[in-house]
Amino acid sequence: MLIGELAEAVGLPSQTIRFYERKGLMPAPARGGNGYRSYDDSAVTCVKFIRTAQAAGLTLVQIRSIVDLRDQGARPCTHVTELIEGKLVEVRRRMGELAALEKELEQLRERSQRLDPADCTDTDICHILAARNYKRRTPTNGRMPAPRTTQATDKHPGGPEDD
Amino acid sequence: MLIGELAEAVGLPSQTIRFYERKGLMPAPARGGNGYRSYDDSAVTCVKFIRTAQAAGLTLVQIRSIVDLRDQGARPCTHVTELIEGKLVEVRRRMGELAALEKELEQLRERSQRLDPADCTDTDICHILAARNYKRRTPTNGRMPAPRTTQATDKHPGGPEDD
DNA sequence: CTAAACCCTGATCCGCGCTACAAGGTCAAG
DNA sequence: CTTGACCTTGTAGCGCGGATCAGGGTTTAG
Repeated sequence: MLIGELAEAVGLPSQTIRFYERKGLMPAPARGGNGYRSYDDSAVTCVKFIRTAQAAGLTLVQIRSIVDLRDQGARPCTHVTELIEGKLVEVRRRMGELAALEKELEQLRERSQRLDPADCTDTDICHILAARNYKRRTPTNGRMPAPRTTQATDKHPGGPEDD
Repeated sequence: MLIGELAEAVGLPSQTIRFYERKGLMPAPARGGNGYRSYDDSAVTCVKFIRTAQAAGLTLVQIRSIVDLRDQGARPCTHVTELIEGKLVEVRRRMGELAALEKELEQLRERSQRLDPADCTDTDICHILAARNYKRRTPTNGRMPAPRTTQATDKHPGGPEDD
């Protein structure tokens, strides 16, 4: 089976198969006399495994950790279960963040209906989003300001932020 | 007001201010005789606006579209409202995706409790994630893979490009 | 013989929002 | 004068999952 045939069998571009191979997600396949990759049926299973794991929200690095365990002869079940549970926690956290953002957007939408565009001054840029109650908060991105050697920034004017 | 003072006033690193300027989010400030940036109070408002808009989930490109309208002398209210409503739709869509992923993860977790690790064969990589009901679907990543219905060809016969 | 459709490797690019580094100029304190 | 904190510019890197290109080789059909 050539790479294009495998690609067609799983519905992905050939280059993605090569990409997975480079990333260590797929074993290096046999090669024909012309240097072409030659796959057997297990390659289809392998790609499908990768896509299923991706559909479960796992990153390629995490998926690689699974296949690496397999390659070492271990049964990755315990590790997979941990990954799944961790992902579940992550998904729920994100849903919470998005729910909060949804509320804020609903308030902004309501506010935009309440406010008169004629009152929107240049100094505000736009009064719908005007920063009257400015809170320094990450936009659902979960990003730390990072400990800097130069202190320059360690005063925040808003409230105390707790993530 | 020097850039470090502005940075401290809004609780961001100076570099971020310069970054916003490069991205066209902030107007180029006046310069002192030594070439130092010199800000007035409106710069504080401007940065706070940016952060508020970010907190509403807007991207920097979208925020720039707002300030560009302002620079052209227009009132961006209508555009802002559209952005907010679009973001609301997006957030809800993502929440739906995450809810579906949550269900799937719960099923996988349950399945992992049901299955005996001893049955996990090499051919499956791991039977918890074994791709029996393989569906080609984006891993709820919020990333649209571009409507490529072309299957698996390396070269694809140039489609219509926009942008 | 030529063109098209495959295949190969390696490198570079994308969006996102910064962050960090390099290599210098400026300014106030000691 | 020296030190150190500030300022300037430009450039490169991060993580993610590929996409795209450059520059070739191989195979098949006409």
